[in-house]
Amino acid sequence: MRYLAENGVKPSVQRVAVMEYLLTHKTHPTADEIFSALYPRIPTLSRTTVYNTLNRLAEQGAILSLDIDREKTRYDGDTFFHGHFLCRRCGKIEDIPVGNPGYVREMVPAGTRVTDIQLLYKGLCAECGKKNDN
Amino acid sequence: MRYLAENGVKPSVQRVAVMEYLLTHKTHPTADEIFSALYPRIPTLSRTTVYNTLNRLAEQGAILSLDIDREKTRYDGDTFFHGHFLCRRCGKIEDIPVGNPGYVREMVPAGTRVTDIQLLYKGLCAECGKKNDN
DNA sequence: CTTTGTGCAAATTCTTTGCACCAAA
DNA sequence: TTTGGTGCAAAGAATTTGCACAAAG
Repeated sequence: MRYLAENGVKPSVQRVAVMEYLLTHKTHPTADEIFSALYPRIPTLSRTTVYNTLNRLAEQGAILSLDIDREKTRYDGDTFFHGHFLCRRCGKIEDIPVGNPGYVREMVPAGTRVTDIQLLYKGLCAECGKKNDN
Repeated sequence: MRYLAENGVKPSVQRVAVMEYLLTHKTHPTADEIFSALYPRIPTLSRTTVYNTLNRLAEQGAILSLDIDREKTRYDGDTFFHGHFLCRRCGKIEDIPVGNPGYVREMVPAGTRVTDIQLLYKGLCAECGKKNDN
């Protein structure tokens, strides 16, 4: 798979499957969700390998590791800069387009090397906002 | 303490101490750091109470709960909107001023209620960037 | 009295680590 | 044969929860 080789990660059945999953599912899945989705097709797969792979891919910049959900890391195969909204009620994550990503880099102190920028929003999504069942 | 009452949190020795700590320490401390700092002065203090208090204060908007550090939640007594930079090497968090916070609210979908926005930067701080000891 | 806060101990849960086995070059 | 990947089981660690006791009004 070229996506992997391009990012200095040697392909393997497991790694390709994880990367492929992230490229085809825009749901910002957790490591466990990815594991559960792939396990039926790759019955020998282990959570450890999924974690290893995700860490590796994120280090190489092939995917994004999102900190928006305190409980578990979410992953995103789309590395183009954009924001994320987390609904506190249903847990859904939505992409938030960002007009001009440039503003965001201007304010860091000289000498600082930035490798990762995240723009996070939390609150209630439109659907959950209408519901009244506290 | 007025900061607490203003935010609908009944004052208590423990709560005042936590809030006070956050207002006087701009280090974005963890729950455990706050606990360890206050414990000598309040020997009956428990971690549970610190966690309870921090959750309460954050819910009420009296303090910020930061997701920048995956391992543990950091807290900030300064609720004025600003970004945060985390050095991956030394772990320090620096405040990043933000020119125009407005841009940030413009892109959320209609109907979405946003209660929390975080602008996170990660990388190497100026000092750590110079060091060569891998 | 009744409601709310505190604190101990135990539980929960995501993620990492140690180690043995397997695969590829 | 040497290097790196995989996977199981166990460890690690931040945070939450259940529950009993204390405090406040």
